[in-house]
Amino acid sequence: MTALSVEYISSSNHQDFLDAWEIAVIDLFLNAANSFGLPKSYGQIYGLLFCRDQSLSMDEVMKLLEISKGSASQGLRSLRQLGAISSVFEPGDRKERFIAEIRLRKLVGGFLREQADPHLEKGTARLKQIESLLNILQDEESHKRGVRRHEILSGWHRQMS
Amino acid sequence: MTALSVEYISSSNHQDFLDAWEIAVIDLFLNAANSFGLPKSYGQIYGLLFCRDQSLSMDEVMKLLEISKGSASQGLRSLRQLGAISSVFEPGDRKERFIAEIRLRKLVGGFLREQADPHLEKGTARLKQIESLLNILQDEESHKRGVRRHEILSGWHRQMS
DNA sequence: CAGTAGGTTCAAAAAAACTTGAACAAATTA
DNA sequence: TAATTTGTTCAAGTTTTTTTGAACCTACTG
Repeated sequence: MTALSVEYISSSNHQDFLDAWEIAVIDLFLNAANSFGLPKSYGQIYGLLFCRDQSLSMDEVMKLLEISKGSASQGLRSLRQLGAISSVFEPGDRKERFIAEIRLRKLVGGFLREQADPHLEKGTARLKQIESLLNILQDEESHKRGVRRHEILSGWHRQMS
Repeated sequence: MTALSVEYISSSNHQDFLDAWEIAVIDLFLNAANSFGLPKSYGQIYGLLFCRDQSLSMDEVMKLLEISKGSASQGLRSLRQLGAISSVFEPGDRKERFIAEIRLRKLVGGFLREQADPHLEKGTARLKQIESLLNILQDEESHKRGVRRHEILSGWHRQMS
């Protein structure tokens, strides 16, 4: 099988090195990921797929970015879960291959769904907790103050949903 | 001076301990800060000020939250820079005192101004860099691909501004 | 069925981020 | 001017997050 696959790989139009501009793009996404609170490797992986027309396998991602199997596996899985990349199976190939989602709306949407939504839900729970703590409270002044704050937070919570 | 100041502090209506509901609110902001990519101590400080009607000094913040001088100093400075808190000087008092900005619009606006804006500017620079790398490039195919990607990124950049 | 390719997991190592506290200013005050 | 108050800075310590790589699955393939 080796001979065939080598021929297949070498005959495919995947570039097995990074152009200078690709390195710059990857670095751009690395920094972006960072400031969105995502691991840098996620940014690199997305950036690489963003650059390519062809889908890439986990193996190719590992080699091109010089990252470990673990990082590649976890990064690809999480990015797919965020909707930032999707996977395809070329017929007759057991490998899973990946491509970047390029539509900004989908990217942002997926990110918000995964990150903001859970926070809003936890927020609801927190507000209830604060409410119950207020009911226990004896001190009149503090209680009034707490109720005002609770109202403000509830207002914010509404506006964000 | 000591006697006077002790009397002043004890006669002021600052609570020198945290109510249970305040602890819950502070924790809420701690988590929020965390998921906005800000240090947890910033969240705690903002949360504390958010709870209080009275302005607080750095000293009071340190003691109530049991954080170090360094954290308090840096946290208060950064939060003010973000527009999340503002400082007041009570007449006849050398200490700087702080209060929380409660208007959601101002909070979000300040955050975006400080966080997103710099990224957009860096983005402009990055795009130029990528462009220049593309001009150097010889390979025709890769060049075309790079130009397409540059266009996509430019489009995104425009949409975000 | 043994061997191999493709992928996942997770404990330990490495890197990054945050906090602390002591040293240092600046500005009052005695 | 010496002592004190208020606040900043930053190197070192601590904690948290991320990455690595070896062990481990699972599904093919010969």
